[in-house]
Amino acid sequence: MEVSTEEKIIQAAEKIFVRDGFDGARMQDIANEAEINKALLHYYFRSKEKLFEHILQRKMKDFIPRIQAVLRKEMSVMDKLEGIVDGYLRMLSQNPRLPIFLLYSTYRNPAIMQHMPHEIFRDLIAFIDDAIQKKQLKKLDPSQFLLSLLGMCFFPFVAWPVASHMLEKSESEYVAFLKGRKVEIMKVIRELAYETDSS
Amino acid sequence: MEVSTEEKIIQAAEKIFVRDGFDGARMQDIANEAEINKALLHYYFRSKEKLFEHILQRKMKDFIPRIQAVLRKEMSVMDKLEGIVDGYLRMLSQNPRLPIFLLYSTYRNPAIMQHMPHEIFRDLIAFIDDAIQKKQLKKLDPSQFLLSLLGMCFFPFVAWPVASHMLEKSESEYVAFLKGRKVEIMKVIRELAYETDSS
DNA sequence: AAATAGTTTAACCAAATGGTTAATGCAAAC
DNA sequence: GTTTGCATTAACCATTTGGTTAAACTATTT
Repeated sequence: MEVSTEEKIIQAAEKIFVRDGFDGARMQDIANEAEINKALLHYYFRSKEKLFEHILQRKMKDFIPRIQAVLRKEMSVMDKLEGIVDGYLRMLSQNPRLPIFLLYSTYRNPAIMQHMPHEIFRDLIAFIDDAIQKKQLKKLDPSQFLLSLLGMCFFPFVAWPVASHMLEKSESEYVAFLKGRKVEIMKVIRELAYETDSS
Repeated sequence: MEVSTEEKIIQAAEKIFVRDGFDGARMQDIANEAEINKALLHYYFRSKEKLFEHILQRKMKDFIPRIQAVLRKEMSVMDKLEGIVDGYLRMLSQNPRLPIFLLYSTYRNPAIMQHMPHEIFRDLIAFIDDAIQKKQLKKLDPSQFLLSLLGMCFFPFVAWPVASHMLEKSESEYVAFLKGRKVEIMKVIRELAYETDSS
């Protein structure tokens, strides 16, 4: 299982950039992590900016979507919503630091969003809109509802250090707390449906 | 209206640190912003770390609380919840970049949370718990509900550049969108109450 | 007015950092 | 086996950056 130098660089850069951010990351640290000479970083990716942008695009692209699959399945509205929530929570549990990294990076340099496809949310909003039209969800603004949904999923991860401290939970307690997150989010969402869809 | 040098430094440091983060901020930029010599920064605050910590503590402390006031007032549960949501949304509208700065800073250095009082959420959770006991709110985990509430308020601000882009809204459209946020959050929260408390 | 003590500045410094370069290694092509 | 061209490295460079220092300024005290 030989790994190409380029791949080693990408792996290392992902780790260091996500951990330290663009300003905090050191090219030497990335080189060390990849176990290569620093000059190689510039050989494969011209500059720190270029390398960062590459990593950011990559991370951003496989972060947002992956829900489309759930939408296409033959399921009730509530099951689809549960699928979306579950999908996000799983991804977040595996990459707890990723969302704050992505969000902060776009704050520091909003221009990078320009290169991102901006239709990703359309399906999601169309699905919500459709559910409302069919009176399966109460009358809400679809975009607003989507942000509420995402906020409930993402916020406990984005605010990890603050939230765990304020809730007076240890690291492991907070992890356990997050495990119960799906059920609690779904309790809220079920209240927004016309029929209670109990299993 | 003479402003002390120390105050000028604090003002400038707040602006630069919130804009650029700890790693991105330059001491020279802060000095320029304060219109003073760079050495003065070290005269008043020993190091960049010290100055940063001072700013961070300050910002953090007047960010989280301010809700206690609402809790003490003689109001219905729903009105209190609306007061909390309204309080946060107002603050966020005036300081849209502050939450991502605070959250990211704690991620980069979780140790800074140790110096924060960690009882702030207690009143909030006690209030929610009480409302549930009195059957005014549906049966939910109070901590989980609090994070959902905060997530709905904070997330659209924390995720500003991503969200506005994904929702295909211009800057001004997104600002307008955020103005409608309170109503939408309250629609969700009202569904979590036993009696509909229409005015 | 001279001494004192706090404040402010210009000039300076050492370390760190992104980036370059010239030489070397190395495998495939000839 | 030697040439060719990419991959890799050690050494180096210019700039930036947080931080220091010694001198100058300012106002109050004596």
